[in-house]
Formats: sequence, structure tokens, C-alpha cells
Amino acid sequence: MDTNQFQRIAKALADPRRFEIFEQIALAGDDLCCGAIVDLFPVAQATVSHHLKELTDAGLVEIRPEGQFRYFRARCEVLTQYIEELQRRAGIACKAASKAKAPGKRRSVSKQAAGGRS
Amino acid sequence: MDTNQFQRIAKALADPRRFEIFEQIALAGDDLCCGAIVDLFPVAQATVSHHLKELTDAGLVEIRPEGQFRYFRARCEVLTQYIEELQRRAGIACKAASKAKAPGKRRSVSKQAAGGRS
DNA sequence: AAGATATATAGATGGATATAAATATATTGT
DNA sequence: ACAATATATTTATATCCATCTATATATCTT
Repeated sequence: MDTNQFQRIAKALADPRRFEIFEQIALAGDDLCCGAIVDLFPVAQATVSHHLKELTDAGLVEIRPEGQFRYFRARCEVLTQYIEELQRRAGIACKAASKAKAPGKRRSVSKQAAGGRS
Repeated sequence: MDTNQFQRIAKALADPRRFEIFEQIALAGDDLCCGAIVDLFPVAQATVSHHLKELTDAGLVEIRPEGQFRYFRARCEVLTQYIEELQRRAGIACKAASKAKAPGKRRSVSKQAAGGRS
């Protein structure tokens, strides 16, 4: 999974409302259309539509148009991929950390004088 | 894991810079102090300090003060707990979805006329 | 105690974004 | 074709937040 999608998913999941919407979609299978979701939350239809777009752009949700309705379905595999990527990135780091427990090589820094960054 | 921490972690991970900082902390074991992190990124010290606070508040990082320094360590268990909670919430939903594949109970909605929500 | 260094906090600012109202687009039914 | 319904988009607004500068606090060194 590329960094771009990784971050888009992270951001999509970070908003509580949007995550709840995703949860509801996942719970409902492919049975929820936009209007049904609007009924579940105290927000305007435009807001739900916006969140659905974010979720879709992140790849977490896919759309099945059916007449004038658009039914949403959670792409659980994509969430799984995200979790795996998260585990991979942080997991590698954490593993490396527990390995490097050996010598006392404290990195104490002084640079401030040099003014390195702009 | 309570919803509060769940969302705080999600938000902490959602900012790319902050996630990178977490990665670096995890990679370094408990060897990184604030100044060392500042050296790794083109942002001001105050910004790093802010991100460290967010990560700490989310429980993803813990502090070991040592003299004038404060060394940061990644709490990988907490990240693991978050991942498990994410899997639990979405996983349950996704599982339920694949189970409920049975009858054609489309929820098509009409409510608009009633003007239910505020 | 005084200066230097490390980190945190306060305040300000620009940019992102969640939300809403209004409008546009598409589809269905008559 | 027209009215009604469903969803998306546009535009505006208010809030949040990443970032900065400046300052405060704490610790170390001499």
C-alpha cells in the first residue's frame, strides 16, 4: 500500500462521525444508501455525501448504483490492508526497538547553536 | 479500549508528520529526546513538542525524564491495542455484513417528507 | 548565582475541513 | 414533459489544527 492511500485512510478513519458512518455501512452489508445513512446521523445530507466521498476516495467504501439510489458497501479487505500496513510500519519499528536494547548510546544533541533548519 | 482513547489515537496517527515522529521514536528505542527529534524534521522545536504531547496524550508514547532531557519511548502495546480495537469494531461489522447476505431487504428510505432530524 | 541548554507553553496565523444552505444533476413516476 | 425524489456539487462559514515566534520553566555547568 502506497503512502498516499495509507494517509488518506488514516485521515478518513480519524474523524469520529466518518468512522461511525463507515461502521454502519459495514454493519449493513450493501444495503445502505445515502438517504438511509442521513437518517442515522444528525447531520445534513450534504455532509453525509461529503463523508461518503472521502471514504470512497480512500478506497474504504465502494458504490453500487441502483436506479436513483447509490448503495454503499464497506471494502473490508482495504481496511485489512491498512491494518497490515500499519502493523508493518510500526511493527518493524517496534521490533527494531526491542532488538537495539544493547549499548548505552544516548543521543543528547547540541545543534541549537548551528541553526540548521530554516 | 474506550472510545475516547480510540479516537485520540486515530487522530494522532492521522497526521503524517506525527506518524513519522512516532515511527522514529519506535525505531530508536528509548534513545530519542525532543532535540534529537527536532533534528530529524524540518519543523520548529515547539512543533515537535506539540506532536510529542499529542502522542503522549494518546498513550502512544511515554516519557522518561533524565536530567534536562526527556527521552521518548513508543508504547507499542498501545498501538497493538488500537489495532485490535480497530479490527474489533470494523471486523465485527464486516463479519456481520458477510453473514447477513440472505434476504433482499433493501432499505430505500422515504423520510424526507417527515423532516425528522433537526 | 549566572549563563547555557532543553523542553514546554502561550499566542498568533494560515490552511484544512466538518458542516450547512442552496443549487445542480439524475432518476422515477405520472 | 413535469413533478417528485435521491444524490452530488457549489459556496460559505466556523472550527480545528499544524506551525511559527516568543517566552517561560527547568536543568546543567561553571
